[in-house]
Amino acid sequence: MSLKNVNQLSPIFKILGEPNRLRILCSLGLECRPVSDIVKATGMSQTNVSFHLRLLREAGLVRPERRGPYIYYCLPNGELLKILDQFSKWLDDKSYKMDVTEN
Amino acid sequence: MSLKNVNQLSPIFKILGEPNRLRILCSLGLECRPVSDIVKATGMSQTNVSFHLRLLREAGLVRPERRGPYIYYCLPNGELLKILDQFSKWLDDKSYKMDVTEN
DNA sequence: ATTATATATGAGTATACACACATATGAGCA
DNA sequence: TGCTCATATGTGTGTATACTCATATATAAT
Repeated sequence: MSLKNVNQLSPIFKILGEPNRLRILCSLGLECRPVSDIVKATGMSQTNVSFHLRLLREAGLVRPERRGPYIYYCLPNGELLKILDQFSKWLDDKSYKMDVTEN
Repeated sequence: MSLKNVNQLSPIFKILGEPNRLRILCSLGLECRPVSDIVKATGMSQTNVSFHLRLLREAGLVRPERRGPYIYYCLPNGELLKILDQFSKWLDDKSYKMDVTEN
């Protein structure tokens, strides 16, 4: 873990650190969905979804694709979901261990 | 990836999204180090290091351990570093692919 | 061309957050 | 006890950021 990695990773983590953005990613899963679907799925305002989609897009975490009047968004590949899942498992495991020890 | 995971993951990502915090974690690596070492290694002010250490501590990403006048900080285990490394590799791979395609 | 629908963008605002400065706590030693 | 060193905490401040409202753009249909 060098400085290069820090500069590479921290902007991505900053993006993922916003709950609504993470929810958007989760609502996509492996499918491509139009913005209106995301709005419905998350209950966020259309404006706010668009706002966060832009950041996700600029970070390369999501890819837009025009289909007629709709713009479908998708994850570039399934790897991110796998990594998130692994992270989540690590957290479960960690908190389990933390209960046993102290802090 | 459910809502539970989002609520669990996003605070952690928020913590990791701050470059200085990530640098602190990297400067620790697998070793335990006193705060003064971290200050030297990162070039940050003592106050600022303490500020970020508190957040890392409260998030369970770092564990304090008093040794005489010093307080040593360590990662709870090596897993986090592995995951960060994997994340970093994924990013390298992704940006490589993105150059080949478009966006 | 006009209208409707889908999405994006700009401006304004309130809140969160990183940081610095000053000071407090707590351990070890004279 | 008093002093020094290591670390933590409280307060203030500037800046970033999430959100809303109003409006712009782009596509499709009549």
